[in-house]
Amino acid sequence: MDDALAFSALVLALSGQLVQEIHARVSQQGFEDLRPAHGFAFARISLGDTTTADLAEHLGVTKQAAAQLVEELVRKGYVVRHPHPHDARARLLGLTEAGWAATRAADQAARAAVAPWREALGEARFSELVADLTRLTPPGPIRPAW
Amino acid sequence: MDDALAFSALVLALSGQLVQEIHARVSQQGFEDLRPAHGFAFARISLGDTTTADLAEHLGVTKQAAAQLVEELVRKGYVVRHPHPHDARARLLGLTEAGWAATRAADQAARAAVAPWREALGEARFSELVADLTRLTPPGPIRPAW
DNA sequence: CCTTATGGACAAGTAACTTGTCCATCAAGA
DNA sequence: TCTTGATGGACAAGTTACTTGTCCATAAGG
Repeated sequence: MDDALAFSALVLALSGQLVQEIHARVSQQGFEDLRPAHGFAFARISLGDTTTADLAEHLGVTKQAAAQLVEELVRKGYVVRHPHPHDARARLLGLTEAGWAATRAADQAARAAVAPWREALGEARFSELVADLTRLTPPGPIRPAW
Repeated sequence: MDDALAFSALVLALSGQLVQEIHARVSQQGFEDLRPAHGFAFARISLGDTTTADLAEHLGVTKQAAAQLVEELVRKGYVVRHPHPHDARARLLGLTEAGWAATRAADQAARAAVAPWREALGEARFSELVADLTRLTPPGPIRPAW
């Protein structure tokens, strides 16, 4: 039928609203100088062993763009650059305490934003949905929708 | 549990991929000078009775941004501005034949992009999912995710 | 070694918005 | 009917989050 366009538009609207809601909650917790993309940078950096080039690939942007983003996060006190133990060119990225605090705030915000879905669908169907999403959505960069 | 962040990231990744796939198919049909946002402008204009200010609200941007988008679409031959019958300030927007052709191409592309979901979930569960999305996603502007 | 690839810095350009300002026209009340 | 405030739209300039282009120091493989 013609659910196709509706489905696309709804998924797009949903993702926009999730991002916006998470961002709003994080801002409200005092992190007003962070944008949504920063959250996904934190997610990658918090895994450890991350260089600027790794981050660029993860976000699906050029390494110059990632370098600018890192520079901004360093300037704002969320990220630090360490020398790489085995590569004098590279620098390993790490989160400061402020960076970890922002990451925790984003986690909490995401849980709150998704809560209506858990409740409306029930735990079982929600898990099923997450499983379907995992199965049907090929891994790719985490970026603005277009 | 901690599906929350995964769910958000997956929805975001999915919407990005849907948009990108639809855009790729539309481009391949010869509409290389169109961007994803244009499709949602066409969707609104094709309803009829649309001014630039209406379009701005629908897309969630300033009317200046909408005016620039309309100017571009007029220049490329997809949209025409008609005088408004009852308001000498306003202009009604309409699609040219090229505009309608692009709209049809986008519809078809959306169906193709969503097809894997229909098949994987089955018609019944897919409809259920669309219903859930419709119910749980408050209406809002159709825009890039952030 | 010598060649090629890679992480990163520096500089400039660009696309898609924004804010700010202005004007013509409309709608509604005194 | 006049006047006052809101609205559709145009014009101009500023901003942001990227991009492309270039370069250097270091690394890795023959």
